[in-house]
Amino acid sequence: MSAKICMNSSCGASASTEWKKGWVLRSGGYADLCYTCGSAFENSVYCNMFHLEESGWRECSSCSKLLHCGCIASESLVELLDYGGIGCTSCTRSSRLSLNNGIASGLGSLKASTGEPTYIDNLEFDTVDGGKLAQLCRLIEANESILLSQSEGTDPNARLGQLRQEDTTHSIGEIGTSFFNATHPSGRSSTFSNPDPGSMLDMKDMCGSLSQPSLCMALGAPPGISKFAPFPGAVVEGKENGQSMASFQQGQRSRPILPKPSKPDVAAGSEANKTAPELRIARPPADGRGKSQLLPRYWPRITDQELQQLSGDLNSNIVPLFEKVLSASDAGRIGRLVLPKACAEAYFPPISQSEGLPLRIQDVKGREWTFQFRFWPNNNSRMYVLEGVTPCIQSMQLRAGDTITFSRIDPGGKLVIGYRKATNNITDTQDFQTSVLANAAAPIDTSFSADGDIGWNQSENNGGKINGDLLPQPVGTAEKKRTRNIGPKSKRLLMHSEDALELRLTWEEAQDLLRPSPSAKPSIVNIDDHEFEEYDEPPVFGKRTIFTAQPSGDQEQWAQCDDCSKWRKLPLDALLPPKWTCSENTWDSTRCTCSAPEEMSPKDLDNVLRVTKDIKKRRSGELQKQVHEREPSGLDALASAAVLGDSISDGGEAVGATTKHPRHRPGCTCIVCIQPPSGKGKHKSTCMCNVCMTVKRRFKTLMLRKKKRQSEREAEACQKDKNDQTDELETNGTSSSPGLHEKDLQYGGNKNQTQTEEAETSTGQIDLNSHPYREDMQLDVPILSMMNFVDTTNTPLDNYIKLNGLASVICEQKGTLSSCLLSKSNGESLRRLSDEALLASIGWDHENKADGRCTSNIG
DNA sequence: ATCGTGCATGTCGTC
DNA sequence: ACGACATGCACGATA
Repeated sequence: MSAKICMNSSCGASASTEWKKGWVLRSGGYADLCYTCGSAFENSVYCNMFHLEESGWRECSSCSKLLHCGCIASESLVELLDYGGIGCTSCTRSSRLSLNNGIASGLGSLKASTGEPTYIDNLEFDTVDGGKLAQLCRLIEANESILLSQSEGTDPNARLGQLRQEDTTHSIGEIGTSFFNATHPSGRSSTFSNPDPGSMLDMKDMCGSLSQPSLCMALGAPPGISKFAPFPGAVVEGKENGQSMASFQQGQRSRPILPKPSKPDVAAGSEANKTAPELRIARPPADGRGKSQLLPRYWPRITDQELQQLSGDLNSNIVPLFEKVLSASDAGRIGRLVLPKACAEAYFPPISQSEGLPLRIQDVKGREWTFQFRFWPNNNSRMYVLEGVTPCIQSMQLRAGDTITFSRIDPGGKLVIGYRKATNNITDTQDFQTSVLANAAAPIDTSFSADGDIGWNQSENNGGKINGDLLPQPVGTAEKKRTRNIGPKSKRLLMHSEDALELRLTWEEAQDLLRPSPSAKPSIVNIDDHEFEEYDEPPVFGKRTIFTAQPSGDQEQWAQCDDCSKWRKLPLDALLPPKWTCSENTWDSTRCTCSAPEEMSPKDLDNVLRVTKDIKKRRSGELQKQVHEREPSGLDALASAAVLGDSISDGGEAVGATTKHPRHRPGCTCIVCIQPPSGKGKHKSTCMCNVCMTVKRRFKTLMLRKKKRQSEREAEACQKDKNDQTDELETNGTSSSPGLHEKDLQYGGNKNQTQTEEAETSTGQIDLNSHPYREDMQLDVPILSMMNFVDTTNTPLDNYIKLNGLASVICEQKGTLSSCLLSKSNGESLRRLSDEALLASIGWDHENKADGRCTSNIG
């Protein structure tokens, strides 16, 4: 035996490795085509699943019938088996039925359904030991947990329901091996004739297929037989041998799809069964011939109500197949809708050529759209697309985030294409409209032409149209909020500003939940005599609580137990971990268990929650307002906002912020230039993140400190001035003499400072190149006074330096001196303090502030 | 220059 | 690690 290699040299796929994905049967008959590229294989020799006869016919390894794909009259129709093989429909069906019946009845009464011995019968009672069977049961239960719940009550032997679902995933390989070992000796079905070691995975798939028919029956059952139960299963099981089974004769795919329900889906389904029939639940899709499992995110989420309405009004059966949330690409101009691979292979006609098949759509208005269903080779796989969908999507006014749904009506195998507009609330009744997707003009394989699965008789009577009256009009819903129920892979979808705002609020709320990491020990940093806590480790999220105010004015804090959802009162200063339960309520021993009643009455609780919601709404409104206002961006905006706030608080005029930093040079490493903390753009002035809040807080503190110091010095200067005047009057009485008196210098410095800060406040200008601590140095070091003196007396500086032995001081302060001279010459303030640089140095360069260095522009 | 087509690639979810 | 898929991009066709 030799492996078949794809003749397409650029593909080179091996039949042996590609087999499990399923080869494509050429529509005309017999040849195997490369799954990846659709080219013919070079040799037709090797197959580990069945014999390929020289004539091109295949022989069922179970019953030895000659098989082909069913496109022409045949001895027996062929089915592509879900675990990667081929068999005639009769024997594969019987084996599937046996399995299915056994499973659906909890493996307790296997003979009842078929009336004849089955492999499962043998397997269960003769071959397989209890342990293996239990494992099999667990495995199957993963897909059948809900279905089986109904049989649990009536069948005391039903073991599946007693098994925990979390046990279902382990030992799959073992189960598969055991299962095949057990079944293969019987040699009675091609389904189990494969000793291929790779069948372990196949076994898992098979279990999915085993469970599927029950679902199909449920969906296809006539109205009134609980066909709308999310996971009906056993209730309609009895029909499998009758009419419904007949429906599988042609339409049934060998690889029905039933993915493992994701947790939310399962939960939703369970919940729907109990209390919320209108809940939008994910329905395991109808039968299909997928090569892999259909992910729950593609499960149709039509509500019972909608389905009932549709089916009831139309007196038809609708088989929801799958749905997809439109991506930006899907809804874009290109007009290509990327189809989930599994869905395309399960429910759309098989295509072997990349060109694919044309599909015609008829919408509710009677218009017909033509899609091209095709694929591209992609990473040794395929990527399925529907081309030419733009007109259809536009006519339905769909946008990224909306959901497009595919269903099928029977008989006739017509496809139904519908959509839902994305809305705010996932539980809202969403717009739902369905149009009929007529079968393709091109010949469709048995999955579509099948008359068997489920009937939708009235649709045929209606000529494939749906009565528009029963469906809400989607027009005008474009303005609705979107993206709330966007699927898990929606991160690239367009986001509207409202949604961004919502996220923003969420982010702000998240700030409230931030707590220091439990293991983190803060280091105390002293800035301007103020202590700040610095953490090396990032903060963690705590549990969200709400605060209420009593009429007496007392505040209370409430938190909800993660287990029982009851609200418990907490001390005001309590900080809870992200997960918190009643048992951790150390403050109230009477309510430290979930069984303890809630302290708040339901009415009060409702009021409190409503008020909380209102507050959030108001915050949302306010923020939205701010969003509409022109905002400076970046940390400069933040700093400007801080300055602005300062100015406002001083009664000064608000100064518009600049988004540029004209004083920055290329290569500047100041915080403004190098730091977008989020990595994605600069923070806005309204940003409430920890970083910005810290910066703002520190800035405010420093500004207050600065003002306080300033007023103190002014007062001191005034006092000294008075004293000087008094002294001078007492001595010579010549107060105007420009001598070298130190007090004069000091006075001059302070005066300059005052002018500087006035200018600062009035203009909002900030010198980003200034040393944040320069202010203090300028205030305290005589050099500034000296400069004032130099300016005042016109005495050569060098002379003065030599005279006073201040060379060393000059060296150290040379930069400042130059700056002073320059500023003086411009008639501007000497010491225009850079508020931003100040922020930067104190807020962002903690490691440097101790020694007074600044990463900004000093140096 | 624009558009359409086909493929490549990066991201992300799942196994 | 692998596969699915969203999207970017090159290239040819067409206006």
